[in-house]
Amino acid sequence: MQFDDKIPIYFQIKGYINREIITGELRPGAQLPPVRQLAIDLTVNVNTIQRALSELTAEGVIVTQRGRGNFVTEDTKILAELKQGEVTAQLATTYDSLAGLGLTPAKMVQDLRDYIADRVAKGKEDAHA
Amino acid sequence: MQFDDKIPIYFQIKGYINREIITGELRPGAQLPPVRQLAIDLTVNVNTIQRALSELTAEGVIVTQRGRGNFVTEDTKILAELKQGEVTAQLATTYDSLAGLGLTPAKMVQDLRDYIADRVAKGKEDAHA
Amino acid sequence: MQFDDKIPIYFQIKGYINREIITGELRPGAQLPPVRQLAIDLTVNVNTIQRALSELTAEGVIVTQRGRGNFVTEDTKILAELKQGEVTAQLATTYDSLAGLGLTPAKMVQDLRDYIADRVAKGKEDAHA
Amino acid sequence: MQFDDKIPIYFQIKGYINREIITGELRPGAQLPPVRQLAIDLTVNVNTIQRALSELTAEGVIVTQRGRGNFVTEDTKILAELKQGEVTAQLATTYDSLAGLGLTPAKMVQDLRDYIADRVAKGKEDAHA
DNA sequence: GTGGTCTAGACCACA
DNA sequence: GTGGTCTAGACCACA
Repeated sequence: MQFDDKIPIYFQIKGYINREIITGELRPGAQLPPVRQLAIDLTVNVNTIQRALSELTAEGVIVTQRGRGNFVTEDTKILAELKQGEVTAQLATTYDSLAGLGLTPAKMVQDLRDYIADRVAKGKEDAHA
Repeated sequence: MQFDDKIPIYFQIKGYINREIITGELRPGAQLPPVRQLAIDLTVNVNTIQRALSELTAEGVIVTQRGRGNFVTEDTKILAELKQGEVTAQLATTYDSLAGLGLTPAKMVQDLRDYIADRVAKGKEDAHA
Repeated sequence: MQFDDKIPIYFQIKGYINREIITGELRPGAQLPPVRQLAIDLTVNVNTIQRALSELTAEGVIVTQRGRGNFVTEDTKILAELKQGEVTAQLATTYDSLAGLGLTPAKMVQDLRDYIADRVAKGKEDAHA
Repeated sequence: MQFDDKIPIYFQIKGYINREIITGELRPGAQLPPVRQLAIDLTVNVNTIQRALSELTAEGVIVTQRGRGNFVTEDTKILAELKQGEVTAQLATTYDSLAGLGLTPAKMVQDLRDYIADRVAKGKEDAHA
């Protein structure tokens, strides 16, 4: 994994694990690799992994069973909030960017619709090809 | 200006000038600063500025009048395409990101509407405060 | 400061700072000693102080101004909750203990009243002496 | 049994036996296990058991019948005082703690009432679940 | 085996 | 100056 050296590594690891969970690669209740294994895989120190996991535990996203390992929570409410949080963060970036280009909110929605229509049309062409 | 060292500097300068034009800080027909001045302001080599400008000229975004300087085009069609290109690039990023989170196109539009509604509501509160 | 080696030191430090705040020795907005000074005063490692402070920051009890120091929050709601949390924790211990001795809830309240009456009476005697 | 090494073991054994009596696990008139058995069960020296029992005998809580063994007293007054002593000790701790948090006596009683109300409400929910 | 805590010390970012 | 992050490594607790 590549780390952006302007953002704390533990923070990027949190995001990485969150994405794994949201995209379903780590399913609810699934066991995470041992911290020492994650440290090797991501080539960071065990303490850095621990920091990421301890914050995720505090947020309720993962649950630790001492002596057994770390597991993705099965609390659907937390998992739904996790996903919605990522969606909202992306939309905030989009909104700021488009507002910076001078678009009104109504225009943003319209342009997104148009973009999707184009892309879907193109996707179907590709599929037919 | 800060440059991201993973992307060619001339390319970033193109983006910078494009944004100045799209946001209206450089209006149609406006004269750009002399290349030597731009080089000093952005702390890059004159050749790097020249490369950015030559591509923008090739795209019709700026027009060079030999001996007089560089000017933003007054061709509204080109300017409109320039802006739409930036918008589309942003929407592509947004779409990929949200699709990666498992959202359907319809959900993307709905969530964007909701996000805007929330944000506008919040903005009004702030304005009243 | 004496630490109970059955409870994480960083956790005990959190409690210590919380008590300083609740009892008013650290007032809202007050600056905490630098982390390195706290580490010396409490004879623990700087990282251990950092862990306590980072959790307190996450809880909103203290606010960090990067490069300037750590300060007690001025958010009265958080401070009120902090105090109520300590009170509730003490009452939970009391309840469990008295319930274990076979007291009914009504009896607990009555005995507390009686105890306070006795103690206040005694305090007044002491004051008169 | 776990012993706190900051408090004399015989003293902790006294407390242990007192609690057994107060909670009714050792009823009035009941025979205690032989001292040698207690020594084995608690993994302490027989002399330590003897010291605890001799103090309890001096306090009238247990009665020794030479050649037959040790028995919990049937004197209800002593047993009532024993229990009340434990209750008072707990209330003293509670009072000191809450007074240290700045609560007035009236507030202590009110908060205890509130805490009990909450806890009873929660307990009923749990029972229904 | 698993995770949790702590230390010592380096180096960075902000003011 | 101030706090923040990370590493290397020791040692503990739980199962």
